[in-house]
Amino acid sequence: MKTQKTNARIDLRLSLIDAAQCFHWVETERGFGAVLEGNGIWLKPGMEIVDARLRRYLDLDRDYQAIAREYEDIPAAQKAFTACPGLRVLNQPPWEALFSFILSANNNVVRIRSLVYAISRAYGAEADGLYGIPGPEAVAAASEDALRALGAGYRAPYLIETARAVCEGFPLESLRDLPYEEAHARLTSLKGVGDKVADCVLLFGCGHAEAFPVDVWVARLLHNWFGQHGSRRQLGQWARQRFGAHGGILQQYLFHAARTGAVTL
DNA sequence: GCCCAGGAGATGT
DNA sequence: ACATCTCATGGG
Repeated sequence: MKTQKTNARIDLRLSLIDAAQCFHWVETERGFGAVLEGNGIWLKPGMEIVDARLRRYLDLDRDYQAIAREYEDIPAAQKAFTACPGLRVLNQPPWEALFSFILSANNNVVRIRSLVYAISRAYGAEADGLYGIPGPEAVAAASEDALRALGAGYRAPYLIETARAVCEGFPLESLRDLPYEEAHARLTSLKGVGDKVADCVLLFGCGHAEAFPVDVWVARLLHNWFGQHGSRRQLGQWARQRFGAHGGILQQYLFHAARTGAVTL
């Protein structure tokens, strides 16, 4: 059956937990859980996924083999695609990606995850034993001291100020319809959003597959595997030029392959 | 104690 | 446009 074959192509733990595209999914004996559009969702490996919105969230209807073929002349890319079967680049709500990656700045994955959980438990809506990421209204109404007390640190005022901008009409939902450069420029006008966070929001939350986030790992692998050097901004410009419309998807495979040591730096 | 973590803002040049 | 410093916080 067609759907079963398609479902076999996602690795839930890899895509929802280990890849660090999002920080709010949990894994328990019930499976992989998160709140999606107000509803608690529990997924188990191998289960048939027919809901159109969920299929889109999990990017199940994109042909990843075709994307791997676009980069068949790049040995490191082929190794990364081979090393990470079932890795999919999520299509998250833009606010959730923005919320998560503002908190990710100069932070580590374990702390980001516990921080997203703490703020969600305090300000988000509960559904089926899970806490959703609070909406911009709830975050805008929070106090800086309260978010600091939950561990947000110096990111607390950034998160609040950006939440207020979204409440006051920042066109978050229309970023996917803008050209990459313009959408990126809009995002970096927000507090707590630099080049890297903007690219994560565009890639994971706005359908901009050409966005190529450059963090410490990606800067390192661009140097070691592609002979590139320079500032993060220069590396990002080179990568977008070199890798094109699906560079961000390639980036996720390279990032995860480097971070796990599946492909040695 | 130091260094790092999926960086960004402010400042000075 | 580029370099440097500071910003919370927990873990190695």
